[in-house]
Amino acid sequence: MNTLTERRAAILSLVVAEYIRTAEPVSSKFLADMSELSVSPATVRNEFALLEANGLLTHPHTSGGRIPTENGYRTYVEQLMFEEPIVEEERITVEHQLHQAAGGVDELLPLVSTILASWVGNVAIITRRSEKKHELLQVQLVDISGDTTLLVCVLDDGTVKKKFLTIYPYLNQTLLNQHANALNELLAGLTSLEIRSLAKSTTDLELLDLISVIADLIAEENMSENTYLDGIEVALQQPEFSNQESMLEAMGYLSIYRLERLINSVMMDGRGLSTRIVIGRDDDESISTGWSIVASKYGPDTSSGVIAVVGPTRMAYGYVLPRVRYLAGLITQLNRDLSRKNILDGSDD
Amino acid sequence: MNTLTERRAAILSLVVAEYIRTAEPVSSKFLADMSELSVSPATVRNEFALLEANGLLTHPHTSGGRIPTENGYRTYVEQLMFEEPIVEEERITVEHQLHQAAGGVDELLPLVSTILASWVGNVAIITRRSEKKHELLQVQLVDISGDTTLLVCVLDDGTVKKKFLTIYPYLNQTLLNQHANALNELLAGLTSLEIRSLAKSTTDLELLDLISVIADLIAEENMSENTYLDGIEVALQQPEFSNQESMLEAMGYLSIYRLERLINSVMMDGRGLSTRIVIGRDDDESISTGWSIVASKYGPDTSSGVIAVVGPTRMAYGYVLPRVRYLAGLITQLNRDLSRKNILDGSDD
DNA sequence: AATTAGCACTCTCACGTAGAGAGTGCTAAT
DNA sequence: ATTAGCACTCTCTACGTGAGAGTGCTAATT
Repeated sequence: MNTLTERRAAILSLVVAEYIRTAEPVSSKFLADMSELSVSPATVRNEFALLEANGLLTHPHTSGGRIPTENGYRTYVEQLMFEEPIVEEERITVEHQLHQAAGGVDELLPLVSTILASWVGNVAIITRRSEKKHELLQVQLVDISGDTTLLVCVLDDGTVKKKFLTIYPYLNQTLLNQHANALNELLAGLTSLEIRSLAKSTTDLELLDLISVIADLIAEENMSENTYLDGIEVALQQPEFSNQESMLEAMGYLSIYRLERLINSVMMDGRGLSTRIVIGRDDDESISTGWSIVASKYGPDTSSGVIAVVGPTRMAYGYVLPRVRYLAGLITQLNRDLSRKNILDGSDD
Repeated sequence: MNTLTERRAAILSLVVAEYIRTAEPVSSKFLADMSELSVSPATVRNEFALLEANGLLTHPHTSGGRIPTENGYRTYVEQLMFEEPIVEEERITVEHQLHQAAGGVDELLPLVSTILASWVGNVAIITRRSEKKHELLQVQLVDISGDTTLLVCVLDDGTVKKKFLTIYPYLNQTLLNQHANALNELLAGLTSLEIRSLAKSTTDLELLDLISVIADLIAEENMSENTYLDGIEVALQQPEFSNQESMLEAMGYLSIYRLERLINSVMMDGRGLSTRIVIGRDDDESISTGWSIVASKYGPDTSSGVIAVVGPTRMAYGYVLPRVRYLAGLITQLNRDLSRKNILDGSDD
């Protein structure tokens, strides 16, 4: 196995960058003509051959120029890539957009995903795990009809969860209010874990069922309800999806349910990295050949999740990565601001 | 202008049905070979020529068989079409699916749209207008953080609406509960219209702002929140969308926001018909050439809306129409059942 | 008068061929 | 170590060709 000399690295880097830009295989002549390398096409070809022997480049057919292999992309990302810094204009865009929406995270995250998707021209997805850590603020029981009661839970991040119940014997609204008051006194300010443990030691048999239901409801990861996806249309304009087959396949692949599981498993696999780039079918079996993910965790623990970009392996990693990281930091900051308010609460203003 | 003789009508009908089935132009020889018409291809060709002169058929190129024009489809639908009856198996499917989900309409309608889409292989969409008629069951005010309060309204169909508020001066949860109780006594059981008129005559200045906000919130048509769409993927498999361009164009056209406005305007334009089929760019400007809609109103007034199928003009109208009508009736029935429960309320069980 | 056989005509589609263009790998010269 | 030179491969396009399908028209038939 040959070493990656400086020139070889430069050539690899140029091939990857150019292929990402144009989606066309890169020829030796093209690279030789670029001012940065003052060598002839033949020399470039020799280097091509070595890079190909190392499994970093390949060519789809004999006379078509080179394209990176998945390993080529990985080497590029790990060692060679230039990260395109975020410009002032982009920061301003974000500020403007986010100042439009007041309120909880669940109104901000869709905006962020839309911004990211429009920046990178690929699918952007944000998952949120409000599980366990979130406190219950208030419970409400509402009589909908003779045998249907609606349970409404408001959490401290402003999300509302509801569930239809059938309660026997029938309780009218006055009785329901009494129950709700009792529940609120018992449970307000607790997390689902705390509620569950409280359920074990509770003596009030009448409320026991309800308490368990509430604990479950709060803990419940409503698949895709806390996940925001955008950019499918723009992603499908990539030349990778130029026929009906590949496009339909991509649409299937880009379903919110799949992606949600996918990026959660990518980030939560215990490596502890805050940012990951997964290119093609790496060691992770859940990612398909030809697809890449740039993902970053955001925090803090009280309201954490993953923000990610999903697209073909021919992705502008140097452009995507800083933006994913930037928005992850931004969401973290927003969350911190929100919970700080909660802490200061009555003492301020 | 020639009259539409019986044979001519039969030929038109066969061409439309066959083209819908295969998406291939239909030739004179094909029709002549069918047992139903015992005539030669030449005769069929003569009839073709007349139908074409009447603007009911056309041919994409000289030697490619005939396809229906938009007017051809319209004549077919209005006069000739055979409506494929719903079979027992389909009824059973619906029952099974709907028995899975208990609870409000907002859990049933997505299921219905999925069923319809899978039946017809096109986009199915259901809109719901819960506006005005719906009663407020309960209001809740929850202190989220120092300067943010969450307003939660539960309506009599089990839907929950929420809105972040900033209330000055700051009210703690105890005070908020008092306000909420006052509001509930005032507003429970009222519609948004009634609340709005009450707001005008109210003397309690402190609650006045809140009452208006609640009226607005209930009346608010949360675009696409009450609209359920399914079947985009299966619709895009139609041969009409066999290249990237047409597919992306179709995806843009099939956005939930556009379709929502589209089918509402199609049904609510005052013709009073409970079911409409709009084929191509008819007199209605909002529909694109090449697209058709089969739409039906459902009721009753308390929770009405439109269920529709959207797809290319080459649509199996005879199959789609009865199914749209059937499901519209079904939803109406479900709504009636739900509101009957509400009326009987405590008196039963 | 309606229908049909016959036939020339048109258009699409699949296929093969040819040539241009692009890019490579290898060898020999620098 | 680099490069010029050159034969080779592969793609892409254009072109031509022939088969096949379907039509429109005319004249014959019923």
